[in-house]
Amino acid sequence: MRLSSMADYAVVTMSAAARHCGGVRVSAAELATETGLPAPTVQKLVSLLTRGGLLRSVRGAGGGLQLARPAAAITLADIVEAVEGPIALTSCAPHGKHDCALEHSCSVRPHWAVVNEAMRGALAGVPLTRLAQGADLALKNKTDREIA
Amino acid sequence: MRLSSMADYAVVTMSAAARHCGGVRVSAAELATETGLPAPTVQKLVSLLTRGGLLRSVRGAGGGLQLARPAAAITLADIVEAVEGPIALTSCAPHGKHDCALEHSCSVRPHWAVVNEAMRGALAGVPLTRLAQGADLALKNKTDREIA
DNA sequence: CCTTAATCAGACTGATTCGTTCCGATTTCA
DNA sequence: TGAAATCGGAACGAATCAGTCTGATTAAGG
Repeated sequence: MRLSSMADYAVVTMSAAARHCGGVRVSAAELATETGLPAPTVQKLVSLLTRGGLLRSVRGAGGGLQLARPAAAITLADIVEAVEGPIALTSCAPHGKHDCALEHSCSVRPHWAVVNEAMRGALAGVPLTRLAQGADLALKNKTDREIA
Repeated sequence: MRLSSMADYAVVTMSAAARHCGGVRVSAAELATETGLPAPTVQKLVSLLTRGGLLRSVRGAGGGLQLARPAAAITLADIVEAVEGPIALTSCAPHGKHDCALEHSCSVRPHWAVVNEAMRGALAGVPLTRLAQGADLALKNKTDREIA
């Protein structure tokens, strides 16, 4: 019931990338210094996010990253799905895994789909623009003095 | 973003216990045979559920378990909270953990509270009565196997 | 056209948490 | 009083996750 640290960091990274909407290309190292996260971790995150279709990567010297879509079209659900796979509370829902010992007589399985949809809706209701807005407020008030 | 197996099994166990609403006392071993789960696992589950205040345990020979409250007053949120602790996607939300490297300049933290509340609402909207009802339907019809 | 340099992408290692199992303390019935 | 059956907590093993490293790819510069 608690998402992984990688997903949490991914949200922070995407929020930092959204701030560079004007700058066409942003390097992963730059995002690492801004967010304060370890550089290798950010590299792995941008790899997953690019593979998920949220970021567009430009390789080579002077390359970098940019949002594949407008920030308003990216939601929390997209980020979480890109890092942790499909949003499903149980592993039996997606394609009928037979790992469950209850097999066919599972009584609660029909209800998981409803809960999953409600949960995805809650995440999809928060666009990246709102998170970036919060970032601006935080940076405006606190004035980043501790990046270390 | 996917709850633990223990929480999943706890829901199944509670659903099975709700079916014995007429029977005052149900043993953990009986629940294990009904659900098909390992007996020690069910023992640990009932321990957690009793500690969480959802089940009332009666020790001694001929003892057993029974619901501490009516099935209508127990929701998915209660079960998940009893097994996995408070429902929070991030560990920083509840009481300001300082483990996060971002510390106080975290931009997305203010928004997690809203998402957490929405998620808890989605879980709280499913009472145990509906799950027990689904159990009856599943045993009676067993038609809908493919929901995805 | 070649070299250089900077970038992303995938594979490996270590650690933490989760799931499972076992044994002891407690309580009631015969 | 004896004994059986129950819950409760503690220990072991396995799996997943977080973090790190090295290699392949690409664009710019000489």
